[in-house]
Amino acid sequence: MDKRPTSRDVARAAGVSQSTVSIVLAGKAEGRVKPETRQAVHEAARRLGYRPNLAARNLRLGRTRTVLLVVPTLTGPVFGPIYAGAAEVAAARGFGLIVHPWPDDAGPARSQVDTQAIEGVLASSIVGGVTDFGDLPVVLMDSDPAAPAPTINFDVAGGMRAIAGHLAALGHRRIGHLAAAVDAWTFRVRGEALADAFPGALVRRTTAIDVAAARQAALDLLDRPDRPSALVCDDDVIAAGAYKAARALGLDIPGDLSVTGFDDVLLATALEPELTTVRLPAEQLGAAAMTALLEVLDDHRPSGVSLPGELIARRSTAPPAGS
Amino acid sequence: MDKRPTSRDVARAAGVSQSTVSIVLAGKAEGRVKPETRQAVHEAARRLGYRPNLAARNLRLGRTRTVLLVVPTLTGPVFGPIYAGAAEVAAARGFGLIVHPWPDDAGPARSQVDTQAIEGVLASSIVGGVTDFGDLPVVLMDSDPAAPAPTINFDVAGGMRAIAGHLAALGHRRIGHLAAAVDAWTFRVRGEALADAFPGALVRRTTAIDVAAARQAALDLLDRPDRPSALVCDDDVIAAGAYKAARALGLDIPGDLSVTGFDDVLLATALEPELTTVRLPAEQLGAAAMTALLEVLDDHRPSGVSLPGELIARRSTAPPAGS
DNA sequence: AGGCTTCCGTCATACGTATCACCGATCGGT
DNA sequence: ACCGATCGGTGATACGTATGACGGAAGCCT
Repeated sequence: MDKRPTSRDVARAAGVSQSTVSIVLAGKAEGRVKPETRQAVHEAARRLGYRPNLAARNLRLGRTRTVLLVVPTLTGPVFGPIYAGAAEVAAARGFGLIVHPWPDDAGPARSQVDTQAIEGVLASSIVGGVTDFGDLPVVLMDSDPAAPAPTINFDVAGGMRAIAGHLAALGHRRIGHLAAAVDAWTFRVRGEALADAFPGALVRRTTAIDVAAARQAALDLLDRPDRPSALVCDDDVIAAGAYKAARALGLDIPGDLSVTGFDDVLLATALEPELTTVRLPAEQLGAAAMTALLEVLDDHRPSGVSLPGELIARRSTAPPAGS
Repeated sequence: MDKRPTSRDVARAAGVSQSTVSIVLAGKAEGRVKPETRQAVHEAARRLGYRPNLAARNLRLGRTRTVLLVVPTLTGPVFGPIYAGAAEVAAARGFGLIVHPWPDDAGPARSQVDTQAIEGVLASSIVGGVTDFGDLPVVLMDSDPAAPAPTINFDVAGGMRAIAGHLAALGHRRIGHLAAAVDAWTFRVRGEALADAFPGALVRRTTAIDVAAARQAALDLLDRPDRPSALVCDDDVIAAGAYKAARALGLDIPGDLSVTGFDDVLLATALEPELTTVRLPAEQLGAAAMTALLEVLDDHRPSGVSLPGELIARRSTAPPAGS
């Protein structure tokens, strides 16, 4: 690991001063440096394989042009597209984007945040309320809009209304709602959106977002004389649990029971029958959030955004048995 | 965004010199600074909310103590645990860990790599062969051991042998192998491990790792008079495709056909019946890889490692029909 | 008492970059 | 021919930190 060349080495090689190298490579040479000199600098830099030292640049400028994307865990189907959307917007503005998983304890990321290595934070699905990033600008994604920071959200309510409309159009009158065990805000919003179309929905909240817990909750909703003809699940994973419960009770999907999910993850098409669900524009979410954060960094105040999802009707929904 | 305090501000507040602050906060004050002075420095730093400037430190030290974890995409079930394992080892040695998705084009990450903001790279499942990280130390995970860098791998061959043994013990004699469309090395290793127990296995390679492609390939293997009694799939997602094919042909799992997966992702327990598969020690993989990388940074040469997986027998495998 | 340690800290400096303040030379205008 | 402006660069400096060289004061030994 030999030392990498500095701008001074480039300067020597090109026969100019270090200042000139800096100016030329920053693209600020317009009208201040002769074209042939510019050429010589570029040539020397290329020949030596010069790369600016980021630490020195950051120190000098007092800024890093880097944003941190905080996700609760790397393993989640939406984070890839969110990253892609955010990274594209960031790159277009000359910003870098770093990803950092932020588990509950909130420990590891502190070093990055505390040391001013970043200028802002994009936080996704932070339900635990760990939103203390010092005084750094923050934009929240998929979080309670009542939070003291701009929020960019999926239009969850709209998605639920789309599902409700779909089921109502098929003729369903009595439904069950398998709610995910997340924050109170999401729970309320989803419930209210559903209540508009189905005032008397049966509701069960799972103890966790996993198949086994969802199966148990679904059994509770289905194993009764007045069971609903459709089950609205807050999440595709929860829908998988509902499938298991239906099979255990000998109920056919969609013959005896319609089931809907949310998110349209891989699972949705792996299940049999394939799941009717709502696809969320994760990439747009990332892009919108990054745009908002850059606004904040420019001292503007961004407006909250809510991005509509798209109903994907598959084979897990059908008219109820009696119709 | 007011200016953050520097070590000089702390020094002024504590009535000492900046050097002393640096020494004390670095923990190198043993025997060189009076305990009460140390106390005063810590107190002042705490009161002012001092955080060292990472850029300045990196510039001064010429190193960043930061490692980059490169993943092909954020969305993948193993990357969370891999990160967790690597991060823990890194933290114990005072290193930071940054995650960077590295899509095929290899563009965005270059800035991080080129500017010496990192000291080494941990690359996971880089099948595309994009292993050009300049002259930075690299450790590869889940990659061809023939690569010109240390590799830390799952013991894929061992996992396949475990599956083969499981099926052989159940009495299966004729099996099919649904191979994933990945690199040639993986394809060969898996095939060979299987061939030891089942010399005449039927093999189909899917065109992509997705449910629809796997379903098609599985149909090809199953829709024949001499169809195998068990289907070994290189991946849980592929197994989901096999489930669909079996259902389309009216075959019961595991009555008419046993199916196995690989990876033990969420999908494995969401399917019905639950999938027999191999669980991989992703967290250990991350830890082992980070350990190896730190060895390289210390100018040692780490030995390649191969981590065994664990057979998880569930309901998708049973003795063949005729036995 | 004088010299040698040990203790407790300070001074000065360098890391590599970007930028502000200059400055010599050339050139156009009158 | 002289002045001001424009061109094409250079010199010096500061960002905040870590550290090697240095040094005053006090204690110990002979």
